[in-house]
Amino acid sequence: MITLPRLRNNSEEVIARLAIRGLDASSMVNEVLTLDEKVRTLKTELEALKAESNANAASIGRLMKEGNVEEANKAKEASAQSKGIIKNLESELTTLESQLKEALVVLPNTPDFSVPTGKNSDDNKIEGVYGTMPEIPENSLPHWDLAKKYDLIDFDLGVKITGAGFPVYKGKGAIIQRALIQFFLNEAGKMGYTEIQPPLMVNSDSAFGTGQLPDKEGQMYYVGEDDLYLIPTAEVPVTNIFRGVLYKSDQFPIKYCGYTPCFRREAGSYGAHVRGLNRLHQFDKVEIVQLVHPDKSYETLTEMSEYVQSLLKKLGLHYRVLLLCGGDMGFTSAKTYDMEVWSPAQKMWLECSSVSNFETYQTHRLECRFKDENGKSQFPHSLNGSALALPRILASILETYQTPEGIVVPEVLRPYTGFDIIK
RNA sequence: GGUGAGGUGGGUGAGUGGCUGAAACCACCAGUUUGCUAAACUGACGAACGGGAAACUGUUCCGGGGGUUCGAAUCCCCCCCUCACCGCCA
Repeated sequence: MITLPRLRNNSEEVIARLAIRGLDASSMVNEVLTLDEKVRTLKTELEALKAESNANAASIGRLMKEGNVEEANKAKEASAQSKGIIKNLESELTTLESQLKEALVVLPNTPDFSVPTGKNSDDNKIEGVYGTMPEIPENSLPHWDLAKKYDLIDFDLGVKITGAGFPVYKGKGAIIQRALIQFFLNEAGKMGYTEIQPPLMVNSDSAFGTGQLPDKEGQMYYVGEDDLYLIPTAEVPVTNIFRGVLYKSDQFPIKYCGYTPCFRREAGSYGAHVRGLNRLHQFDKVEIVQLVHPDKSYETLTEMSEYVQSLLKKLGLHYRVLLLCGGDMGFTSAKTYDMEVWSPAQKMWLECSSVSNFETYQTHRLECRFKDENGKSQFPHSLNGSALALPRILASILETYQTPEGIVVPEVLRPYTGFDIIK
């Protein structure tokens, strides 16, 4: 959530930044400011009344103690009168405050000024293309055919057991999944990330804290009986570790990583572009999360983006880095880099990581603060990134490393797989 | 699912209607002393929101919501959560 003091003091800047998303927020911002003004006026009025009534109640106590019952009873009558007025003002205030919150919560995060203006993915900026375009033979197969040929993934079986988008990994297919997870976790560990195994279901407070609610309600699987959501990413449970905590500035940076399955309803996506491993309802991902001092967050964003790229390099995959334009960024992000891996058989780029700086947007919702050097409490900045999402990486590996003899396992994975070729 | 106990400040924990935003202890912070460290002593020490140029000041908060009362951490009702034991169980 955007903080109120910021909206009061820098509303022009907030509007200018939101314009980067292609959003004209001026009327939304004005609504917030109008409501805020009303809330404050009413609050002042109400508090004065309450102060008076509190003082009165205290004096009744004194009079009773002194045995001055007559005076006390007079004061009681006066008190009873103001009670009704206070009650009315209070309910008015509650209404205004919830209106204010509703108006505030629908404002997305403000993009950093370095984010390109734009409406959709066409306006993203290509920051760089790395590795070499793999040359694969004419008769090369897309990953879903390779998965079938070598019996690595059974999509039909997943349909039988659960439904479309829930593949079954088998044999070496399962092992290479496990190898990737372990490789990613070990690499993150080397970089100082503490490994977390979080719950795979979260309550609505957590879903709100990271911004999945109310924005992406329909994208999460919901267990109504217990009022819990299946996590769409480890970001949700891991970032919620910070919820309601007051840190000290010398504790930063806090670095967590975690592997989890992720569950996404992906309502409304059908067709060829969701074929094979391209888009699933359940998939595996290793996530990295950091909580840092506000002065450091953009430095950290670069560091995290470079770390994610180092994984792609070690796997020997061809990839590119995009700086997302305002319109293509997530609701809660201030700046996002996407990494896309090349799928040589499909001849298309597949998003496999998204690294974002949320600035104070999440920490404000999470009520996560820290005491700065002057003892003032401030919101730290939170960041996260996929490092990495498995399915599209696997798709790219299968297609990139296919040979007439079989699929060659990238060298860095061999210690984890125990085999170097899939035949 | 059953029974019982309990949810108070960073932590432990006292507090059954006004003198309690809250004892005491611990931790943290500042200072004094000591050659350093440790120890001892002294002091400060919850948060959010509002008013004020500031000094300062007001309101709210003792799991959440509602009620009783002039006045609630304290009494009543509902809900949530935690713990223990039992039941079931990977």
